[in-house]
Amino acid sequence: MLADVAAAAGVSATTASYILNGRAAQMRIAPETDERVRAAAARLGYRPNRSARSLRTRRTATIGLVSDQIAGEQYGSSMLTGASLAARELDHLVVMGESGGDADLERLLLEEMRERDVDGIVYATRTARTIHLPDALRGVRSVLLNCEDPDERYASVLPDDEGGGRTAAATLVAAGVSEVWVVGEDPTPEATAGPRRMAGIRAGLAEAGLELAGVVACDWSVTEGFAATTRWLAGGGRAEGLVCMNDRVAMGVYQALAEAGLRVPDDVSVVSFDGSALAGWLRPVLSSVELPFTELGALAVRRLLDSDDHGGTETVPMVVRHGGSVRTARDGPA
Amino acid sequence: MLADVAAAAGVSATTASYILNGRAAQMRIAPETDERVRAAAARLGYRPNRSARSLRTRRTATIGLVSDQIAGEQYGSSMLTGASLAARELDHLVVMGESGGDADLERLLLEEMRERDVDGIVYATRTARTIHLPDALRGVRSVLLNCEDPDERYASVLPDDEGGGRTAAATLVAAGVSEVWVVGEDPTPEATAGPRRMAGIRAGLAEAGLELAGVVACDWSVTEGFAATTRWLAGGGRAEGLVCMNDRVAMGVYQALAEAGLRVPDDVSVVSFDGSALAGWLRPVLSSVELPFTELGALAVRRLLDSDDHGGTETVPMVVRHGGSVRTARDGPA
DNA sequence: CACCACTGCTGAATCGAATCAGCCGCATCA
DNA sequence: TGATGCGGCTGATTCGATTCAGCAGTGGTG
Repeated sequence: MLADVAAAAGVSATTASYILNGRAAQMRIAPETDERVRAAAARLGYRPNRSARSLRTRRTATIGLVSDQIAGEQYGSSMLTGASLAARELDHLVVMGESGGDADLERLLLEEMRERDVDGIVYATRTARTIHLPDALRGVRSVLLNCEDPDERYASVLPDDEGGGRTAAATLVAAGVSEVWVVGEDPTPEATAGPRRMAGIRAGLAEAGLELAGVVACDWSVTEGFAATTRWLAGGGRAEGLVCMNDRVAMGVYQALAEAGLRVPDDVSVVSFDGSALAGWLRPVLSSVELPFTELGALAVRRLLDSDDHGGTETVPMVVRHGGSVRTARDGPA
Repeated sequence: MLADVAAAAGVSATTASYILNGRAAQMRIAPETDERVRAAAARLGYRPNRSARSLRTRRTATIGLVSDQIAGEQYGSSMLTGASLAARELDHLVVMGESGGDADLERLLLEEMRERDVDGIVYATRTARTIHLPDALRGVRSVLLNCEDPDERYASVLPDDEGGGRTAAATLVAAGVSEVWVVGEDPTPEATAGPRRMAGIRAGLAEAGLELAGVVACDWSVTEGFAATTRWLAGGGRAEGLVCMNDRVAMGVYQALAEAGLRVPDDVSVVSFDGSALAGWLRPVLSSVELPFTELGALAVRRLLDSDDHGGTETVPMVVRHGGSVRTARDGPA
């Protein structure tokens, strides 16, 4: 208790409080007294009671993070790691809640967090998409993570999917690939990653004077990627380079190509999005444009706790992690 | 504020408090008054201030979860989902912290949680193993998740790796496989999963009058699984059935078998541990003994909040998820 | 009629910090 | 010499709940 420290140092609790909160100078405390109090605090292992402090200050040094299901997700959960570490650096802790997409549970979680007077809430979604801001979030300082509300001017943190698309295209172009197909179509209407990546891919190709040769539509899963690619190949489909909408699709594509006797990268160059661990497990290692999940989570928290931040969408660049799935330029057709 | 509710209902804050805390009967409050107060609370949308409550009661309806890196982990992060949902069911919230294996950061996180008066702490590790209980955990109600301290009688929740080993063996035995090799050796001395699975496998085989034919040693990764299996095959290694220590090893094994022209399950039956999403992505789908991560997380929280729980290790069964990687019995050699 | 038990409720203290307003003593200045 | 200012500190209040101890009023009892 603060009172114990004060007693041990022979001062009032008021003085001890000022000193331990770094307001000694402002309060004209004698350096000698300052030191005496700090020494007492250290000796007694003083740790302020956060509940008491929060009751007065209305601040808890705790932030909330609510998501549909980023914890259970394969590797989007690194957003949690990033958020947790960034929070720690700014002397905060994270209370998390996962709604599983249940709107009632979500509201409940948000309310529980408000009751606990969290200093802010990060509202995250597993897949990048547009959302309708939950009412329970109104009036609370918050940052949207991996999602945005087009109707509101909320602070929002997203991966730069369009830039990622350009990078993917540029990676193939640099290898001398001139005929590029995309595998994977956006599965859900509100998801933003697909359209943005597509736009980036087209733009990247256009810069090289190329056009997208075609699209193999499928959901973003291994099985769908495999099935769609198999059908496409069976129908005579061929391409020098494939851009897969994520690593799982790419895995399905690998399987389909292998069954058709086509080799990566000799016959087909493959680039993908995600940069997940899976990319590193494939043979050859998949070149993939990485979703910077850890950084996204960290940035969301930093913006949340930065009182100078006044909203708007901020994107984090997506960088390609090179594997061996894209032929090197000199392997190209002469 | 409680005072507002009390005023609106024309009673004292004391009375309102008793009623809203369900102690009306005990305090002999008139049913009519009870109703009036509840109505007022509902009308005003009363939400108690948790900090104020915690200051008095020393309870926060919040638990801590500290881990080395379960959030960033591929699918161990479902422990978080399980913990979060179980906590919610028991009217608690979870504050999480990830130390990344840094002992100083871990201590800091544990102390921050104590300062916040959490009602208990779940201490989790990414991989099942024995640990030395952190000092900062002493004196705090806690449950170890996916780890245990052999020197202490702490409450601990673990997957039943030995049972899982038996199940893996039984799965192959049931398919008529009689020559079984294991791929993957325990990478680290303190990890418990490996030895326990091995013991289970041997026991399961013994029940069928069989012995383990051999072990292909390697770290638990795709690349190591591939490399070791490739070397083994090149050296003339053959087996009817392989038990892989996890799904990543199995993926490497698949790759090695494919390159050697061996087919799963026609030439080799494969069983694995983890039951991760990866198992479902492989072709054929990998039969894998599932690590019940969600249930482990939930159980840890339930035990933490169950004041009748007095410690000891509790294991959760591992169930096999059947894919197509084990030949069916009638395919067996006549 | 005094005493008691019981019903139904409330006043005041408490949890541990933060913080406003102000006090005391000494030096300075007119 | 008295007013003023400043350095250095503290008393008392506050945050919003929980909870102990106890107080009116009523009806029953001997």
